[in-house]
This record gives sequence, C-alpha cells and structure tokens, in this order.
Amino acid sequence: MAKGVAPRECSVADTLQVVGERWTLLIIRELLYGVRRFDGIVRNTGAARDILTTRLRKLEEAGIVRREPYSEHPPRYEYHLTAKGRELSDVLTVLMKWGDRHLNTADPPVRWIHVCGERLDPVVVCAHCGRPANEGARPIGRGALTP
Amino acid sequence: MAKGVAPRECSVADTLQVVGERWTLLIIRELLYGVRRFDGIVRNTGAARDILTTRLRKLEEAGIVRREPYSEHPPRYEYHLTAKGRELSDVLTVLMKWGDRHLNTADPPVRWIHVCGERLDPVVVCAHCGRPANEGARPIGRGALTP
DNA sequence: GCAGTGAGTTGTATTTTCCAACTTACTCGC
DNA sequence: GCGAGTAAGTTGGAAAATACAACTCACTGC
Repeated sequence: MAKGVAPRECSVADTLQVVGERWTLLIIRELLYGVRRFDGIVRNTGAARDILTTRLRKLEEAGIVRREPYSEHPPRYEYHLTAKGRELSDVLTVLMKWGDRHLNTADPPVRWIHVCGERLDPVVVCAHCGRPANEGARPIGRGALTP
Repeated sequence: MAKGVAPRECSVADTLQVVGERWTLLIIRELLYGVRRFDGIVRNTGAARDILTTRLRKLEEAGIVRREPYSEHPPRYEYHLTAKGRELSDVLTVLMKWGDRHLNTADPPVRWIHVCGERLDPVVVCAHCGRPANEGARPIGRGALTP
C-alpha cells in the first residue's frame, strides 16, 4: 500500500472492514434470528468463545450491537441489534440466495415465507424503476476509476 | 463443534465459506469493474501478491473465476467471472449501500447510474409482491430452529 | 450441599497473513 | 544490444489471528 498508488476507495471495502471478519456475519445472523445470549450464539455459529467475545465487543463499538443487562451480580447481558445492525439483514438475505442457488441447490436449509404469503424470492432492484439493479449500471466518482 | 449440537445449517454460512475470506469479495469487485489482470487486482485491492494467488486459485476451483491465457511463454492469464461469479454482484451492491449509509455518509466514493438514468438506489424486495424482503418474513426449515 | 448453567478468561498450539525480496520471461526505447 | 520496465508469480521469515480445551466465578434448582 505504501509505494505508488492507493487501493480503490470503496464502501464495500469499508463495510467489510467492519463486518467482514470471520464469524461476524454469522453472529449478526443469530441476532436476526432472535438469539440473544452468548451460549446460544456459540452453539449456533460454532465460533470459539474467546473469538465471540472479541467480535461482540467490536460490534458494540461499531454501533451494530447493543448490550443490555438482564442480571447483575453475575453480570450478564443480552445482545441486540441496533437499527444500523438490522439494516444488515439485506446482506444476509442476498448471501443466502446465492448459497441456495449455487451450493444448496437440492434443498435449502431455510426458506423464508414473506408477509405476502409466498416463499420469499429476494431480488435487488432499482428503487426508481424497479428493474434489476445490476442491469446496465455504470459507476461514477473517485472510486470508479480503473487504471 | 464436536460435543452436543451442530451449528445452524445455513446458506449464508456456506456462501461465506466460499467468498468470506479476507480479500475475496474485493477481488470479485475488481473483476466486476473489468480489471482482469493480476497486478491490477493487487493495486486496487491492496492485497499481498501471495494471498491473491491463493485466493484466485480457490475461486477458480469454486467455479467463480475462469482463467484465460493471453500470452504463452511467459504464461500469462486474464481472470474473468463466470455466470456464478457475476451473480455475486448483488452481494457487493448491498454491502456498498450499507457502507454508503453508515460509513461514508458525507460522500460515497462511487455512485452508480442505473440504466433508467437515475442514481441507483438498490433495494431488496420480494419478487412476488415487490415489497421489502425484510418486511415480516418468517423462516421455516431445518436451519430455522432457535433452541 | 452438589450438579448444572451461563459468560467469560487464560494458555498454548496451529494457521493465516503480511511484507519484502527474488525470479523468469519477455517488451520497449534509444 | 542493453538496461529499464512490466507482468505474474514464488519464497522465507516474522507477526498476527484463530482454534481448542480447561479453568473461573457467581449464581440457580433440587
């Protein structure tokens, strides 16, 4: 990174700096599922307890997770997502779709039933025209250069 | 992982197994931007050259990247995304949106102009009803249990 | 009391990652 | 034709992150 040019400026890279470490997105998955306690997250993710501790502290620092005491004396906390954290649900949704399509073709481990009653088929579209987001979009701005 | 219960079965976890390592999604970002060569990817991501080599080999093995020779003798290759790899663009799009909203509020490094002419505002919706995907969806299936 | 639960903490072994330097095989300018 | 530059790696050693199991502390329930 030192000599010559800097890497591309990019919100993807910045986001991954916050949630891109191993286990982090799985922790957020558990919180979205409603699992609130340490041992539950350990069980469902398979992460080591020490790693989980450091990840949860970092997520709290980043404003993605909030810690709420449910017992003093043995000081114990429940973990909740903040609004900022809940907005990561779209990331998880899209990752799940890709995995369902390309890795678990036969039978997906989880299906989601949408509020409309149908099985959820998530698509990323442009809020203005409703067409797929990846349909002929072009990047502009200082991070868009490709030398 | 050994004693007691297994972690949650989940396509998110499976996807991250393939593209969740550090640098991997940034490599895919570069390929989506049209950068095809090793040194370009090194420059734009900031990844170490040895790491990049192993990541590209793994991605090739996973069927996400295809390697095409453009010179023999010094054997040199260009890297392309397969259809499977291009489908990860939605993942990047959604990660970018979160970063734009929560980390680069002032001025996003890249804006995308959609084919409709407007600035792209990507939203994840249900393909059936068009409403936001995260609106009251409920999980079912063997990976949906929350003990 | 005594087993069990819950949330960590600690110590050590193993894996990854980082970084800089080196290599090979050209191509280009003069 | 000769040195500089480009391109895509490979190598070796240091530094950091991860994994794993065992241990602690403060209860709770029987």
